[in-house]
Amino acid sequence: MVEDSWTIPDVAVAVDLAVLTVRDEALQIMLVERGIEPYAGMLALPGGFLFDDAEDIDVAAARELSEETGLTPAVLHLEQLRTYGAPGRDPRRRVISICYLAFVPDLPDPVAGGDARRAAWTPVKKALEGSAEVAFDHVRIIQDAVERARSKIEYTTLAASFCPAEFTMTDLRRIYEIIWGQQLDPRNFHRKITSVTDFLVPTGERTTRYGGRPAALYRCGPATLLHPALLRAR
Amino acid sequence: MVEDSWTIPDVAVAVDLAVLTVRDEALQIMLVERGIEPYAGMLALPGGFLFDDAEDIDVAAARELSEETGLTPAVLHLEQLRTYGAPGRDPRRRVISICYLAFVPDLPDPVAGGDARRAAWTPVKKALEGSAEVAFDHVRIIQDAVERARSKIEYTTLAASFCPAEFTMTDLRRIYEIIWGQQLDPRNFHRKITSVTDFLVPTGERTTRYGGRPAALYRCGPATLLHPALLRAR
DNA sequence: CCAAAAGTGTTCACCGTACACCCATGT
DNA sequence: ACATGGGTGTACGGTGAACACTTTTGG
Repeated sequence: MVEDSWTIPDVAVAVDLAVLTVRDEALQIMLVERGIEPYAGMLALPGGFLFDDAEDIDVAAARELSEETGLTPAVLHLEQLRTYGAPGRDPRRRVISICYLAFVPDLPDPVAGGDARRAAWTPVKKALEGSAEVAFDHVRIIQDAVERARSKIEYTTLAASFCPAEFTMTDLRRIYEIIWGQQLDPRNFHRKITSVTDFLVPTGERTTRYGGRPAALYRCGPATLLHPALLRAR
Repeated sequence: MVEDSWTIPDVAVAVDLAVLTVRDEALQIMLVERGIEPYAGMLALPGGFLFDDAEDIDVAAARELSEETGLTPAVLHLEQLRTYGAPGRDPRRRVISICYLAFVPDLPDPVAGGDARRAAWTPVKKALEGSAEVAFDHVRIIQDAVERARSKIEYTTLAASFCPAEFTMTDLRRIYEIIWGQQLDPRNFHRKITSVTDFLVPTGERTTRYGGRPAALYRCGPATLLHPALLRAR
């Protein structure tokens, strides 16, 4: 860190969120419709400029997430993704955007923001293939978020943060299949997951919602890392 | 991104570097001695406030790296590490620091900075164990940098960026051993590395600098990812 | 009874580890 | 000759992929 503070230009710092969920058999991302120029009417990541001069950026991200989802941030997974600072990414002025990645379960309600803005789920496929109009450099950010999610669930238990409190082995497998875009063998998947100590804790309950033999229900255990890792085919 | 630009507080944006090298059988990090308060006389990561209003943050980091090392940034590995923005991390004012991680070979000369500041190599062990006085929250940043380096060389060819242009298999193995802090079997290491296509290209030359049978010299090939990964023991 | 989903057991190929062994140099 | 480091061959144990097979429900 250098001492020439006299050269500091006028830079705005924003905290943006890439909130992912699995919904309707697809990986979806939370986007808000912009009300004003630039990019009015287009979709953008939820977020805002750094609010309080004494607020930690991690805390600011958690607050935003809570506002947008209506959920308490404690239970949700939130991690810093990357910072984007290309000049011209916002046509109004220089904006440095610190982006966070969050995984949330399929929420019962599509969520109305804490303030009046509308937040809605958009399939990642639509956002990336251009059939949804995405503002700023947010397509690039969504790409990075998805890639991070894909690799993160390989070696952590975070796939379970896309599931409700109780879920079946098949629920969890579907999460993997949807995020990775590939089929997994249900039998080998079952064995691999149960071999990870403290990942899934059986509740004793069973459900028969998919027809066929009833499946055991699980809750998340204390494990956070997958040993051994569950690798996707490349 | 939200529209209420009227709440933007006065925030300074810094770009800092965690430059790692392997030198004297140890992982070392480039630190500069601070000339002024706060933390005058203590060591800190090289870096500076965002210089040019039209300069990309990635470019700013590359420029800093070039200034500090005297090397052209093109050949060096440089990636964004994380952004640190806790309030109070700089006692003077709110500073958001975007940190970059660089891997450089053991430079012939300990490097005098582009401007007059002195940059020097400090063993990471000293910086982390407190026998070197490190300013701000930079100990935490160094921890993150080292952990990133340790895991990065597991699945990429980046360990070679710590080596000079031509190197032996043993040179490369020493890099791994020093960064991971564990011994590796030279014979299995040799076979694993040579089995990765396009990683190492033999120059045809041999060296006998360590005594014993002369070792083949290699250059880096075009490969960037290790398939299969080279995992450290845990 | 049959379909469908859950869950178990078994086979087989491959990969990492450990280590015996041979090669090529300096002294 | 022998010490030193470079490099190859091989045996063995563990893991992942594939898949046959059994279990438990609904229709």
